[in-house]
Order: sequence, then structure tokens, then C-alpha cells
Amino acid sequence: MNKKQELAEAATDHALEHGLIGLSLRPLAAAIGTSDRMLIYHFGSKDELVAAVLAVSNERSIAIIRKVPPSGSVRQAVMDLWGAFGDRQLQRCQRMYVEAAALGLFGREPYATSVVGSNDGWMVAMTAHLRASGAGVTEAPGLAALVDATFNGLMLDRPLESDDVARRIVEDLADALERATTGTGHPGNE
Amino acid sequence: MNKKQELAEAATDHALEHGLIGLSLRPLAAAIGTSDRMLIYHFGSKDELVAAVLAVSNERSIAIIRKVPPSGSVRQAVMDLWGAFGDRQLQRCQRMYVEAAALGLFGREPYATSVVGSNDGWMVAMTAHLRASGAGVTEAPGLAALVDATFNGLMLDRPLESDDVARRIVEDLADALERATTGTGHPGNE
DNA sequence: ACGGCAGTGTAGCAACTGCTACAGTGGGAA
DNA sequence: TTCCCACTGTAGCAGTTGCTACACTGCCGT
Repeated sequence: MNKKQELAEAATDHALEHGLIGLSLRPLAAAIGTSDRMLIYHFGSKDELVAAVLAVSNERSIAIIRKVPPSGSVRQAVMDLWGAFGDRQLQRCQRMYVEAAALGLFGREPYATSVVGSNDGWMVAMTAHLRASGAGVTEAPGLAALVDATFNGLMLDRPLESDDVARRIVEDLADALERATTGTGHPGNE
Repeated sequence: MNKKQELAEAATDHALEHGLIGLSLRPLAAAIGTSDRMLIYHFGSKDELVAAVLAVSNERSIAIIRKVPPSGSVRQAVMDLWGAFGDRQLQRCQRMYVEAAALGLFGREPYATSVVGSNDGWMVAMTAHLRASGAGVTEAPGLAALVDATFNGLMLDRPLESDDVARRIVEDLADALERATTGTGHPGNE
């Protein structure tokens, strides 16, 4: 059991670096000092290996988000969450999540299922941070979904835009949300 | 030349339906009534075929966006653009774009290069619509990037959320941006 | 009539894929 | 000592991949 966990961690490190899409057993095994034979032995199939890798990556992502201390306002919460996205480890986890989500878009397994599971835990953590930073109970989930979607979208275009540009876009979003949530009433979903 | 164009269109149709990631020449060729031999003959390599497919898809996407008539306000512009995303053809084009972008995240060619090119034209079209709907010259590009990122992010989680949920999130964004752009001064990048 | 050239089918290559069969190791329990 | 079991290496299978060599068609200009 311990061995399996070690392999899962090592495989995750490798996948975070080299991507999930072209992942194949033999190169992966060689890189982490084992053999394809062993990976199949411990995980049963490549699909289960991939599911394990996605689970490990998701745990790491959530752990990083949970460490962000509560912010003083919704605006600051958005900026602080974005700051957390500056963490290279989190960036790689998100990058791989985007890969998995893209694969899941066409219903491929185990990606589609893993993505749903990962997203659940992730949204809980995002929502919790917004709540702790002053967002209302009813509005927090919607805000979290909006912020998450925007961050993921920016991740997709990250190679295109400098970090400065992305940061300014996030500032626009943060400002807009601050006005929306503190203004007279708040928008959308009551 | 004509034949090549026909093949590119047919290949695009097939890729929009079945995805770009697992795409391989023989099944694709069989589906569109030709042979792998012919695809290589006309395009030279699979990479060039893929580049052609992405270009065709991008042209279609932009054509759809350009048809959206100018909206009366920034809020309405965001909602109208989102409405355009309800178009199934556009949805599939965006879905494939997300696939290409995910592949490009790790620097894979020809995806990374194609994605940059596609994004340029796409952002021009998005910006143009926001401009025509009342957004200022300086703020329109930032708004377009923000809206685009959010839409793409929502696309990633589309299997997770009902269209109603996504729509409410977009409404939140539209309301927030409307307040931000018509309020006293406007946020971020002056 | 003839040469050339765009287009096409058939067969195949070398590399790679996930996975399996077989044959072992070593150590710890009885 | 004996047995068992977690673990491992070697070889290989059947299938798929992008791509190519070779041979052939038909049409079009001369």
C-alpha cells in the first residue's frame, strides 16, 4: 500500500511536469525509477493510475488554497486567491486540471469522472475562502464559480499574456465584484 | 487546391465532433471518405492538417461572433455574447479551442502556435463587439479578455453545471461589469 | 499519339501503445 | 525448514500510430 502511494506521488510529480495528455506508461515508469509492469501491478490499469494522479494533484491544490488567510474584503479575497495562483506548484496543478477537463469535455474516462470529483472539493475550498472574507452565504458559491472560471480561462491564455496583463484583468474583476457585492443590493442570483 | 480545402472542411467537422486529442489519420480519413494516404498527400503531415483544422474552426467562430448585432450596453453585450455561445456550432468550436489550448499549455506543436494565432483574431472580434456596444477604447480590450477568459472557464466546467447555473454566473459578471464601467471612474487599467 | 502530372490504392515499416504470461526473488510466519 | 506472498524482471502479444515506396489511373497540353 505504501509503495503504491509513493508511486502515485512520483507519477503525479512527473505528470505535473510533462503533461497528462501524452502520458504513457513506459517513459513515465523509467522517469520515476520503476517499470510499466510495476505500475500496472500496483494500479491495475492506466486509467486507475491517471485517476490516482488526478486525486493527488487535487489534494495538493486544495491544500494550497486552504492556507490562504482570510482577506479583508471580497476584492482582496479575489486578489489573494490570484496571488495563490502565482505559486508554481498550484500553477502546475491547475494546468494539469485544465488538461483533464479538456479530455473530459468529450466524455473520455477516467478524466470526465475525475474532473467532476476534483471540482467539487475545489469549489468548496474557494467558496470557504470567499465566505471567510466577507461574502454572503447565498452569493459566495456563485462568486466562487465566477472567479474559478475566470482563473481557469486566464490559465488557458497564460502563454499569450504577460502576468501583468493577467493581473490587471483580475483587478478589473475584483473591482467589479467588490462594487457589485457591496453596492445597493447585489446582482443576479438574489 | 480545392480538394485540399474540401478535406480541411470535412476534417474540421469530424474533429469538432470527436475531439482533437485522440485524432488519428486512419479513422478520420475513413469517416470523411478518403484515406490516410490522401491526407498526408494533401497536407504533408498530420501537424499541418491539424493547423488547417484549427484555422477553419477559428474562422467559423469569428464569423459567428461578428454576426451578433451591437448591444445597447456593456451588460447587454456580455449577455448577447453569452447568447452566441448557446449556438451549438460555436460551442463545438470553443470546445475544440479549449482542447488545443490545453495541448499548447505544454508547448506542443502545432497547437501552441495555432492557439496564439486563433486567439488574436478572436480577441479582435470580441473587442469590436464590446466597442460597438458602448465600451470605451481603453477599457474594451481588458473587458474582452476578462469576458473571454470567463466564458472559456465556464466551458471547461460545462459538464458540471447546468446551463442555468452558467447563465446566472454570466449575469453576475455582466452586472458587475456594467456597474464598474458606468460607475464613478472605472477600475484598473485606466 | 504521347508525355507529364495531379491524384489514388495497396502494402508495409518501424515505433509505440496498454497489458499479460511466465518465471522468478526475497523475507517473514508456521 | 517450509511455505506463502508481496514484489519484480524479461519477453512478448496484438493493436495502433504517422508516414513511405511502388505502382497505377485518368486527364490535359502538345
